[in-house]
Amino acid sequence: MSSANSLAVEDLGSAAQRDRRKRILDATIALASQGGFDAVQMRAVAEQADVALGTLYRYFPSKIHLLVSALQREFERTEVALRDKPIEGDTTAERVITVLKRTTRGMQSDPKLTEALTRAFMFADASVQAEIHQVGMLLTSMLTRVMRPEGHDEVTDEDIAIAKVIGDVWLSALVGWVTGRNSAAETGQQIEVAVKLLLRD
Amino acid sequence: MSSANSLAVEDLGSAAQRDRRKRILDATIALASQGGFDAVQMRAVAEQADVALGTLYRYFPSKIHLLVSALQREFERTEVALRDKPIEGDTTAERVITVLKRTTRGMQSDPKLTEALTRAFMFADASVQAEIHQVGMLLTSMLTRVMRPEGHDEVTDEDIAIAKVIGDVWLSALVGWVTGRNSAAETGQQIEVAVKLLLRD
DNA sequence: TCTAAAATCGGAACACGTTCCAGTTTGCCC
DNA sequence: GGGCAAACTGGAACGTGTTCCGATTTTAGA
Repeated sequence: MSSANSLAVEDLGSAAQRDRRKRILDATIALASQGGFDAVQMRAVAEQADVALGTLYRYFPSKIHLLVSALQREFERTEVALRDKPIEGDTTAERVITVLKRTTRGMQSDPKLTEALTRAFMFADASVQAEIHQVGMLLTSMLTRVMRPEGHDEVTDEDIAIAKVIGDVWLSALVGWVTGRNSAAETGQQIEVAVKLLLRD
Repeated sequence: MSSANSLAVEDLGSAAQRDRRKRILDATIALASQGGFDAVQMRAVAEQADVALGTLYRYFPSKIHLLVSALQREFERTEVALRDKPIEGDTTAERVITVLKRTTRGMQSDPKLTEALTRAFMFADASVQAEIHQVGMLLTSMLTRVMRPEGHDEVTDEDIAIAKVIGDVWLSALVGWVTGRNSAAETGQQIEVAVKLLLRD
């Protein structure tokens, strides 16, 4: 444990290590953004991040871990950016749809990157459980916050259940779009229909 | 076109070709059932099906195509088996939950096979669109039939929308289970909650 | 039955994820 | 500053999906 704070959930190590980790994730995002999942080749990432292949594997034990970690970082950024934006819309359904569509549009503006990250997410097995869980929680909390803005009613179990279902649909829609089975418009439709069904009150 | 019926959607070719195709899919299922996605190795499939590697690729242009085609065959079997079983349950929600849980249980009884097929399904890109679409239609029609048993009301657009959302949740749940993030019980729960939310009338 | 085209075979070859290793550098403690 | 353990480097090596090719077999048509 190199940090003085032994309770920290994430121990990022020395400054040099943090820097390497950042360079690796930056290279990952850059390559993914440019060429998608297939372009994120471990040798290429290592070269672009200026580390040896073995070092890359020391930081991230597989390509999937690497991409899911990148996803996590991006998602945290998105969530923070969204956190202090006012949420327009009167009804719950309207607000949720607005936020989801905005987020989806953001992802669709960088299709290759989205493809790479989504694919990795879908392919991740139990060994990536921690990172995946993190992302799932982030999404659910993002949705419940939109559903029950500050000051309003308590977040109920049903709210959480609904948020999870919406998350599932969003994921399916995203996969459909990423794999070229649905258009962007269809993806938006799919989410909108689900939200309206789930939040009709 | 080797068939006299030029309108046939599927042209399966000569008897020898049908036989090879069947042997390949049988080998795929056997290997998947025994060792999951990773065990379905193209050389192993070719050997077990007693065809050359090049021939395997002539029939199925990639491992993903191969597995999705296997999924399609299995799913058709399941759907036919389900078709003439009486659907117990009074309310729509009950019937849907019963059927989905039964199907899910069936898949969970062969975890490795389910893992292999689900992974392939999630990873499939646009080049497998046809097969994927086929499977999606099968699932949706299965669900709407359960929702609106023969003789009852017409199947509405809303029914179809609901069926699609349920399908999305089912897929997400399945992926969660397959990748070891959810237990079998949680998977059942997840589906039940979604169905109850969507079919509360 | 004969022949040309298509299909199949056996196997080499290539790409990329992953592992491994010997040598070098870095960071830390005395 | 010296010594030691951990981290890093460069690169070889291996497994599996995929491609390719020359030789052989099967199929279909005249």
